[in-house]
Amino acid sequence: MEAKYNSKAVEDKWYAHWMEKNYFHSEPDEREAYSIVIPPPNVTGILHMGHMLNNTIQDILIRKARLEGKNACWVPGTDHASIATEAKVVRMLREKGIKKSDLTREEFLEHAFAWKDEYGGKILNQLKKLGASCDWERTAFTMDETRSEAVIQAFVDLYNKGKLYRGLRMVNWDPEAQTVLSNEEVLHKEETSLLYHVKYQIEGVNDYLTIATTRPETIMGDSAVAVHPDDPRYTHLKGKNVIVPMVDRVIPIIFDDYVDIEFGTGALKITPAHDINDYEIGKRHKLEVIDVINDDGTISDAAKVFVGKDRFEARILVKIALKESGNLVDTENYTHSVGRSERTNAVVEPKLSLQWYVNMESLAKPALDAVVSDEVEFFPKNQKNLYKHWMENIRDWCISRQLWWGHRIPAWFYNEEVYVATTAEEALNQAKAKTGNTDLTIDDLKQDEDVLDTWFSSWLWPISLFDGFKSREEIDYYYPTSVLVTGWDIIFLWVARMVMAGYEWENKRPFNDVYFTGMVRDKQRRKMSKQLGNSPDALGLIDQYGADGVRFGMLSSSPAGGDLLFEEKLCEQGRNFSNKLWNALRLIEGWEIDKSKNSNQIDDLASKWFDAKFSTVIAEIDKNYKEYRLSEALTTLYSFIWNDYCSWYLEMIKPPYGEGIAADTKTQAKKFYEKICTVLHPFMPFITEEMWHIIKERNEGEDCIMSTYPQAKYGNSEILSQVEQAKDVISNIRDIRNKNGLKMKEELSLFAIKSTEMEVFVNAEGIEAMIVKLGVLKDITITADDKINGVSFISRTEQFIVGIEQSLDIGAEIEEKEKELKYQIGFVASIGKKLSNERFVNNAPESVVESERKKHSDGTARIKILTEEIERLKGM
RNA sequence: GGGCGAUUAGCUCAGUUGGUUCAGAGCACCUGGUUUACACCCAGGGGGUCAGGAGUUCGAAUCUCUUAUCGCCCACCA
Repeated sequence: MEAKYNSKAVEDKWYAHWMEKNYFHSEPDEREAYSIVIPPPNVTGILHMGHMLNNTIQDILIRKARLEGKNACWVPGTDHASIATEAKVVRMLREKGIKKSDLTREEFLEHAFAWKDEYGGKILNQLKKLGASCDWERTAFTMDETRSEAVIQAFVDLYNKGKLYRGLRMVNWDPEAQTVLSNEEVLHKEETSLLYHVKYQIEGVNDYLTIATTRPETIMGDSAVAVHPDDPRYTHLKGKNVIVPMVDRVIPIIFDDYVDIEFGTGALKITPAHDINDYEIGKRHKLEVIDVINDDGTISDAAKVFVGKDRFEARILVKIALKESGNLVDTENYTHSVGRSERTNAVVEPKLSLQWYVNMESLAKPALDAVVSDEVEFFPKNQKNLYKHWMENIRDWCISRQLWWGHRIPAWFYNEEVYVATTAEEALNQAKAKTGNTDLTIDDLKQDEDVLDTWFSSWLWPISLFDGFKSREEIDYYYPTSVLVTGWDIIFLWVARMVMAGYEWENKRPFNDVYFTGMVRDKQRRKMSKQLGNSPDALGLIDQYGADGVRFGMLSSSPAGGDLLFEEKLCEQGRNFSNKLWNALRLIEGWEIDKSKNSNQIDDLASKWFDAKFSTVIAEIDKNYKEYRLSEALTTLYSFIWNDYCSWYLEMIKPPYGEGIAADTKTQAKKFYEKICTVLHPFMPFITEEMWHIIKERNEGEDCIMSTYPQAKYGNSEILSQVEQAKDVISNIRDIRNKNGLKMKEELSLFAIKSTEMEVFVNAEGIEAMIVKLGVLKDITITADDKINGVSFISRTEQFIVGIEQSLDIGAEIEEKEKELKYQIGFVASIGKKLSNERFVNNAPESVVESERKKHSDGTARIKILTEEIERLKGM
């Protein structure tokens, strides 16, 4: 075996082996199902740290379930990511000199599919490097046939139930992608821009009314100027008009209590086409809607001036024009919230538009109840509030998008009538029935040009992956899925909607639990991004530290819901751990068996102790799993393996230099290690598989990935307690050596001060030998003689003295013991006070009182020992 | 503007229904150690008025109130 573990040499080998054995594939059977659906990454995406974290967690859970003998099924797939992918394709085409507007829908889609075929799904292959044990035979795509059918079915079903409608409303328009966006796709951020004070001449009077606006380029679309009805400054303007600068249009002054008297001059320009509030006011006052901005963000013909200029260029041009005409009073810096498109970062334009909406209110009710009652349980819990708040204030979901890459809306128009159906033929039949015209052909119908919001396919994911709209077999077995692992940032976009879809179509929750991961950030808490260059190359990390090392790094510091501040150092720790594991294996494997030997007292004691300890650790890890405290489970395991197994157990049973080991002892050590491999496997699948194969005396065809996860059982608490004290004694001896500059190899004598407890402890099977071995002692003498030249220490309530040759610094020793004594006296006094307090004794649980009594008597015993020890030292 | 959450060692975080006069890890730091698995290591060590204040309680990092700082979400203020 190599001295250093080489991850590169083994990882690909085992992944291929698992694939070959088809371990990841699952079909319904009589076992309990454990299913997870992957949050589908963008089809053109590449693996980044967020994916690594998220998918490592899913893999851990699925592997654990598999080891427990469940039917584990993790379904992978990708999302067509309508707007994001279309934007990428458009950019790619532009670089080739092709404009989207020059292409037909069919031509564009051809390009898009070609792009998808070339770049799509790369990310899934990258997940394999990470060790993801997905059922690749089930790999799905949100636009594949089954998923597309589900989308159409869902749309038609909602329409037939009256939960879907077309409406003319103010929407969020992305002028760059030239599509409408849902509220959830608009990100609001504080930005500083200018607030322009512009004066409008009052018609027929040589006087002006000054308004404040952040959007002077919409002045051409003004339909009125509004003031508050109770504003004394403007009561005289009732019935008057003002003249819009630049275009000289006459518009009324209206009175509406929406206006805030305090703000600016108390006068507000009303542009119903470009502001949601202005639109509402416009409706109340029956104002004209003048749309001065085109879909691409340029100024429209209706504006009459600056036609064709981009809206931001126009803003500057308007400013200049207003300045020249003397209408610009002044400008000031102004910080306000600006909405930008999540995907293109373009400033969103409010726009009046006819779109398809899902009526959410009826869908929200069961979905809200499910989470409030923990039928769908959130980890961590605090995300419930966020969810609840959103659900209680839910608004209708705009689902149509003016894009080509996506599911085309199954709605056909004929004579102003809309026919919603799963196929054009059905729509035609509907149209024939409705109009009575049996001569209609498909060509007479015109299908809606728009596609559906990406999330309209995503919200069906847990259902559509198991073909819930067509076949019952799989969905009845795998649904509800066991857990969803995703980031909290898409709780509304995705999680909430999946819950709604689950109840709408399956009448059941889509998943039992939701584990929200945090965001992966860098050490300065910045989001990982390409621009900042702070996003490590995921595959490079795997190459450098091994997939196991990286998985360790991702997990060792990522509590559910909390952000993960990623540093490479974490992966380094993972790699070091791999190395530690590897070397422990080398040690065991390297032991020569000495046939003349049987396991000795220490070996037997060590085995019993370690077995007991293992049980408590498994129980603890199980508990951590149940609460999705994976990071803690891993930390527990790490420290158990490193400290208890390597530093203590192996040292206990290690044969003296040059000697062989008893066959039983070696076998036992290997059995423990084999079990460790299984328990650690979900976290570090590759190295555990490799080591398991080296150490396990196995039947042909067995693998760690399919081994049996151990059950927690009760450990022998007496042995546990004895060995823990022995460890304490050994640590004390080492400490004294260290402080007194004694060599580690030098054998010392240990004196144990005679008492009944001491005799029981030291004479317990194997204890003395163990202390002698690990403490590197000549011997242990139980004695009543207290005139020994040495340094004393107390373990629990027993006193020991480490005999040393050189003379002691008695003054320093006394000082230390006195300090310790003072502390113990205070300690005992404080507990004594507590115990003499009736309210404590009466109110505190019996177990607490009992443990306080024990502490009190132990403390008293230590005081006695210390007092005598100080006397003894003084007498030396 | 409304809501939620955080504040514990130099750094990142645990601390699970309130129960020690040792508040735990990892990293970092300090001391000593290497022919006998591992320097990607071993044996030890220092370091914290649990953000400040007040309260409830026999007992508070943990519960309540308050102040401060930070973070996040939601919302149509020009």
